[in-house]
Amino acid sequence: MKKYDFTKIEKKWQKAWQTKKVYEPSFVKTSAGKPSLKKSKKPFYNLMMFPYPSAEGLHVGNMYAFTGSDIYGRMKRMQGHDVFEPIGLDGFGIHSENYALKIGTHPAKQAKISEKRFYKQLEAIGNGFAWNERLETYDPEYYQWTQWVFIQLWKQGLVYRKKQAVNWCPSCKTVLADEQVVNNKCERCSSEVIQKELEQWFFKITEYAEKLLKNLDMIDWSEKIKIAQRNWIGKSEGALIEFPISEIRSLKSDIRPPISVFTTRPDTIFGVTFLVVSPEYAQQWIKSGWNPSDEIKKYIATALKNRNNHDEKKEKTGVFSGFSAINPANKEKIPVWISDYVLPGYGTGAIMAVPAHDERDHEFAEKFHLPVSHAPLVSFDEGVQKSGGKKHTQYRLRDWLISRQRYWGAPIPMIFCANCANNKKGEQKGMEGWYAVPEKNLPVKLPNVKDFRPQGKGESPLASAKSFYETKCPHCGENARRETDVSDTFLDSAWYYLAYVGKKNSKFEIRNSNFKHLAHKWLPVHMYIGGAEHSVLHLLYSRFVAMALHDAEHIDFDEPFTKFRAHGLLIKEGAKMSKSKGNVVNPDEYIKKFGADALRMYLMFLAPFEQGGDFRDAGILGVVRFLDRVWKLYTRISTNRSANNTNSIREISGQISEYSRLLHRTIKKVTDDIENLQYNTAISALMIFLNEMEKNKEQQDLKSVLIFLQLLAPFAPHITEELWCSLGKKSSIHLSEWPNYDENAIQEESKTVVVQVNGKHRSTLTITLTSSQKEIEQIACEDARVKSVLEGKSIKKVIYIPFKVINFVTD
RNA sequence: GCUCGGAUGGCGGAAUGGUUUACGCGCAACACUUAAAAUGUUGUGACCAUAAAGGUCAUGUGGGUUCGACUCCCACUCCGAGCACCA
Repeated sequence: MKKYDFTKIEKKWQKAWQTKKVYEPSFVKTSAGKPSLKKSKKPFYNLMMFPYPSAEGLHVGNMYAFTGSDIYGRMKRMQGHDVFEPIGLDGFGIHSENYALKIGTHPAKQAKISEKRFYKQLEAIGNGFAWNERLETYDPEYYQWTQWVFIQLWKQGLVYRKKQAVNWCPSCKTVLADEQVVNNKCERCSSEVIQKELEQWFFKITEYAEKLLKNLDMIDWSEKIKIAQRNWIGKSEGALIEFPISEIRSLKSDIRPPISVFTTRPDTIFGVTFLVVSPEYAQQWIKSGWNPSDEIKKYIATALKNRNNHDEKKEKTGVFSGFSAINPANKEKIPVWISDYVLPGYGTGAIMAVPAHDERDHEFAEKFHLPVSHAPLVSFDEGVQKSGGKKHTQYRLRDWLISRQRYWGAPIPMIFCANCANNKKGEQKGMEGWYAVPEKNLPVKLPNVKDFRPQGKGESPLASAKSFYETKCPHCGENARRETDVSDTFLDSAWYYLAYVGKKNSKFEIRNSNFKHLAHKWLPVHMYIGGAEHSVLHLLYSRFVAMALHDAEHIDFDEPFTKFRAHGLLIKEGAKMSKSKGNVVNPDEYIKKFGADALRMYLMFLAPFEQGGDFRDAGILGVVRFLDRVWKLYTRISTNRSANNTNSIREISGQISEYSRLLHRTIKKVTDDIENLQYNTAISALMIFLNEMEKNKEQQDLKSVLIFLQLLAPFAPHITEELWCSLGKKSSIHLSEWPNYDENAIQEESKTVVVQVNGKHRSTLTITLTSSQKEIEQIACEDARVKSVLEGKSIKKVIYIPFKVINFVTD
């Protein structure tokens, strides 16, 4: 008997699949011609979130996600779809750069090393990747399109520069988007984030807030991701109300506009007893000439400094501004306070305080002995009307801060011309002197600078590369300066699914008619699988960019991913995997020891895919044994193959054996479970069938073995291919037709009916489908156990659920 | 604090109104072996009991709906994830 040498078999098939282009989407349809996306008849874009090539190599968590996605794609392929399953590397960004810094290599050099390693590992897991279309975000061929996307947004007026307090990571020495700040810590390095006043590039994602929210109802996504996005967008319906300032005091008249507040409760307008402005708001007054007392100045300074100390629950602090405002609804004079419990950047940065109806206002009022008014509520509309306010919808979502003061990213393709700025010229209003790099001049290549370390002065290392930033103005031809910041790495990944479709001969094209034709055919993505950690990062940004490109008529859809499923988190022996704990599972090790098929199956068998799983070394033996038994199956079937060959399953004649019934049930179970990503129970069904095959050796025939192999193929692609081939099949099992089940063959001839007395299980009966309730009642009453329990009792009621349960209720 | 998950044998989990514990791990006994490993077979929720049966109790806790609840409803406890002074 041949030995199950998984290492040899897996390598052999991985190579053969590539040579024979088994996983190129149109392979099935075009017998002679070159595979191409164009020729496919039933496109199915099966996408998995591409990994960033970390230094540690492929994480088992990546493999978990990819295997789950691949299984789905493999079934779809066998069901006759042209499945496109591309892979690439999200290699730009702080993570890769920090690692290069740590080991003292240049990121570009390190990228090449990681790339090689990652592709080798990705090949070893046995996925049906379309290798020809792979991409790396740091490839200039790729990032010129990242820059192109930036320019398209710029052309639509969705890009602007603004000086404001932004999140700054002192360790990474760069700004961060709100979405990258977790518990006030840098998402990457966990350093405490501080606020810094800097001029930065922003994308107007807020302009799409309503659409981003509304479309969620139409897309088929994991509910928890939708909820996370809804919360992040944070829509509130309310009103803007203006409170005139009554006393002038030291506030100059030109900076004495009414204080505008946003409230969701205009119905409480008569209960307002004071106003509160944020320290940032008060700071603006000072900048415009207000000269308050030292106490106030001191409070503002401290509050701004401590803005991010979110430790423990803070007691409210604040200071009286010294002047008052008028409640427009009842003309009452109310004091204006300054407190950091009011946030800048949401609403107007000022609030009307209603201590009777708001806990936070109440706490503040109590602390500073301010009055609490129990004035009656009015209706929402009346409140708006009486206060002279206007209805307003407020979103929590803020614009996407896109610039980064780092080296390893796509340079922002913008040029600043001082001459044009002086002459008030430019491409966009309010952005005088700024020009997008002409599209024909893309890419703006990232120069190979020696010192790529972050500077920490709010500038990218590129600001020291004269040869990079010196350029001519595209408008007037004078000396001009390139933007030296690079874009957030989330821009690289916000459009990559387009790039796979637009790749041809190592170049990308997402603009011409050929691309449009392909995009129309292949997009939006049919199935997208990835981690829930990207709920409000990658997944929200990608949607925004798609909407913007759609509105610019570059693509004909505005939601990039029709269906999205978040997989669960893979943990190790009850704990999160982390480098510091030293419990990170290295897939290479397990593949070497048990084979990729075994590891794939084990990962999927752990628990429901969308729930996540707990990796325990001991458990893998179960699937290892299973695969060994599958291998032995072949030996058995091949030795008496000719004898068995004629003995096919009796599907047509009336008699259906239990064995064949189970086969059909297994086909149904596995098909349904894969469709619902319930891989653990699909595998269990396959195990049950194998157990049965071994018990019924005389019934086991070639046909049922082949069907079994087909059902197993998505999970264990190598061993099934090897056996399929050994059993005389010429073409790949992965291109074979997914088995169908016969609905009639699933029906049982007899059913098990549970007999209960007063809801307690007493006996079971095997009943033929022709039996009537009366007959069943009679048989049940004659059952010895039931009889003894019913002895001396009178039956009050009988509940019969056809072919499921019969329940006798007694007094 | 708010939102969303979750709690079932020694362990991962299965079952979504009708036989709780599928499948797998682990464990035990047996077979094979000089022996061990591997493999195979059988058993395996707890308690009581037995010659054989059998009985009672168990799905985080307490209550409810129902002939019948792991499943539906209410309250609570614990664990995990996300958001967090968003007016």
